[in-house]
Amino acid sequence: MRADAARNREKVLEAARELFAAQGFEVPLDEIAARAGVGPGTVYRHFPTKQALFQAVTEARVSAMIESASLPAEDPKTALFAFLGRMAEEAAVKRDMSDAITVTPELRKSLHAALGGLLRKAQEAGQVRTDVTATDLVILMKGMLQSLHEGGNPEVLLGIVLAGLQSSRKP
Amino acid sequence: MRADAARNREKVLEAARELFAAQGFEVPLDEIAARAGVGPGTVYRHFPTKQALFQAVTEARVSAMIESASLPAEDPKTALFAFLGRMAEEAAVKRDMSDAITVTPELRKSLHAALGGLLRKAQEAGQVRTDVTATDLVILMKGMLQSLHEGGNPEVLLGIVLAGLQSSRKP
DNA sequence: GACGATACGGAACGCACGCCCCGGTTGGCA
DNA sequence: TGCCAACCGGGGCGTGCGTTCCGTATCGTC
Repeated sequence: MRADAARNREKVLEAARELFAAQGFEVPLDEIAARAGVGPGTVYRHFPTKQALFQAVTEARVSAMIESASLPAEDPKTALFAFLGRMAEEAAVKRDMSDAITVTPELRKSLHAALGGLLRKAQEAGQVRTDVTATDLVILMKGMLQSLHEGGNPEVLLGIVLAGLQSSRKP
Repeated sequence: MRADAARNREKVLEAARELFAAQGFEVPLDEIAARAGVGPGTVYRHFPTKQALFQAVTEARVSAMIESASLPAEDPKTALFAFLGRMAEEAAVKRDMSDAITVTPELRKSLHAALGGLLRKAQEAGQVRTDVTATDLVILMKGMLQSLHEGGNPEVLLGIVLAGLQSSRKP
């Protein structure tokens, strides 16, 4: 690969990181190109589609977070809650976190699997209500993460969800 | 107003009701026109903008729901929870419910006020955690209502939120 | 230093959508 | 029944966006 090509690829990735984080997947690709100081054509020389660029930006970060699901914890509930906390923390600052769940199907599956594992153990330990499925949790978290971008207090919103998860029965 | 005009207006409203409920605000206006069996121009003869049509369709329904906030209940918590339950019930079937919060600012304000009143009373009665604001609740509910359209189990999701609201402290 | 391959930039295309305009049509009153 | 105003339909305009194309510039090699 030519030197300038590598440099431009990096500039595009850098611009995409900033803008996807700030505005989510919705940001126009031309804006990313402008910020990187290149033309839209150059972006497409390095990434076949806007989705591919988005994936290149988010994949590593999200995968790392998913792997953190297997970190040791004192009990299943703590493990699950810590993971959800990390998700909220990330999403509160970077807007692309919640979009990643929607845009990349495989990524959603990985998250589903990771959350499912944590959830099941917490439920078997009797620490989390048993009527929740992994699908429910992924969907609920996605909704909550989006709420964080509209001015909701992260601690309060997450606090409500976590507290709700460990209730055994409805009011 | 001419007879055929009134008839068309009603056909447009009917089509809009169905399509907004099924697909939300995002549905193209031309699709509504097609379903009503008229041209797009006819829609604009009766409603100055797409938003106005949306408002005409949702306003009454949402206002009625907001007024139901002052229904009598045995205690503040029950009143609040019943209201949230009605919101979830409606949103689970009609996709325009959650969009209405976003699209029409005045409507969001009304909802904010109604929820704020119910919330404050429940908090003063010590039945709901006090760190939640009305803004938090509107935002959280919007996120949750959207989650309902993605396959989340309505009872479970609402159950988590309600349970979370009445917890006094975090885990 | 010249040449070929590689990469660049931005103009242009296709598409979707909200919204407007106008020639033709229809309804209701005299 | 005839006439005019009201109304209709759909083609068209402007815009924004993802994507592609191509003439030009640049890199790296011989």
